[in-house]
Amino acid sequence: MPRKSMAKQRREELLDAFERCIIKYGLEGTSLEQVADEAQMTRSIIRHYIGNRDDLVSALIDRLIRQYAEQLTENYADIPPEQMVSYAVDNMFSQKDALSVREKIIIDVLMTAKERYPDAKKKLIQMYDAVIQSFASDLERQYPNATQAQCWQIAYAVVCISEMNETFMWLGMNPRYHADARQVAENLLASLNS
Amino acid sequence: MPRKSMAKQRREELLDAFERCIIKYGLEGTSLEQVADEAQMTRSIIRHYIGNRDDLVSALIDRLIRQYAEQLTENYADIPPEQMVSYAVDNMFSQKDALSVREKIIIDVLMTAKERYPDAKKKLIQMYDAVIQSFASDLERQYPNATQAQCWQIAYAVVCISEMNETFMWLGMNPRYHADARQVAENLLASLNS
DNA sequence: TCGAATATTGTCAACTTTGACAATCTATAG
DNA sequence: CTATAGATTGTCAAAGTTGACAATATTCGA
Repeated sequence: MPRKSMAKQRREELLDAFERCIIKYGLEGTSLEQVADEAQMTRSIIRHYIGNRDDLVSALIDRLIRQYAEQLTENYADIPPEQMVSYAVDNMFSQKDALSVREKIIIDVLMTAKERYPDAKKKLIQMYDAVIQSFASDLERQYPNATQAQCWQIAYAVVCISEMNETFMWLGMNPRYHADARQVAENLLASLNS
Repeated sequence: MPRKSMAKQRREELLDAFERCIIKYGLEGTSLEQVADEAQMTRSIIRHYIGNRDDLVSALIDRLIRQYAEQLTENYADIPPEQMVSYAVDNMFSQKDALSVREKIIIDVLMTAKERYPDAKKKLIQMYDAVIQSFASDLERQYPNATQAQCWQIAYAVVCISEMNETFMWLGMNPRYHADARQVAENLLASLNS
């Protein structure tokens, strides 16, 4: 007899709105009222479905980490092992859609906010460790001649290039750098053959 | 007959305090009162020596960009041309002092805040362009066999590795990655010889 | 000593943000 | 139709933040 729950959808919409607000006004610069406006709801809706300010930030962090983890595991599920590396590189250097870029920037925001959100700090470290480890394992599989140490080195470097490049592109730097970044990354991988 | 001006010193102290607050509370999460407390002054002092909130942020941005520019030009002045590359690499992968790290993180904060501070955005792009161009020129000089395009590619990639690595180290990721990053960067430079 | 420029402190009203709670509305199963 | 769980809206007081300005204190040179 109860009315059907809107909780899931409302929470998603609110977190989406929150992310857009963070880009516009900053993490601490965003008021609950602004989030509500952005989502075309009232502030009390936030209170009802999520809670107070801390709850909102926690929910955002959890969703963000979860999305990244899913992106890492689910998308890879159907890829044959020998194509994993090229698939990963494609993923790292594709021109991202607006939503993915926004997520990446929110990640950057959270990184610089590690003092205030030690929970986010821990989860971000875990996430990036997992990304690097996963990529390094792919490299080991694809380049049996290379040492494990070499694969980890290259994996870390390529992730650094990819992440910083994405931030630079978002900032508005010369787009020709994008091809440079990818080219160097692929050269680094090729160097594992010898 | 006037009293001697404290303006220069006060402004520096206030901006230092502002930077520390940004790390603790975030760019928009920092109140003028907190900055004043951190600097052990009163809020009216900020008003007197710098102005309102916007003035404070502008002053911070200007000083940050200026400091980076000076670090780039002045330090290089006494370096003989053939040592510029190794000096630059040392600089990029040295374990930074706390103050330099803080500046780098504030830069990250400003990057993610580009929508609110288009002025900062423009200056950051210029700054990074200058850094990459300068490094690429050093590479061209040191590696005459390499093409210009190769030098720019490598310069951009090494800057990406260095910047992202610094952020990762600050975040608290495994310190052993630091050596990996530097090693890959130096291998990339060495590849310009062939 | 005195005057002038500057430092420093204090106070005020307007505005914003937040948390809490009350009250009303509405869809759905029985 | 009706009861009920949940959706949605509204209102308040408390606390925090800011901009503006008044007022006082201090130093330096003449």
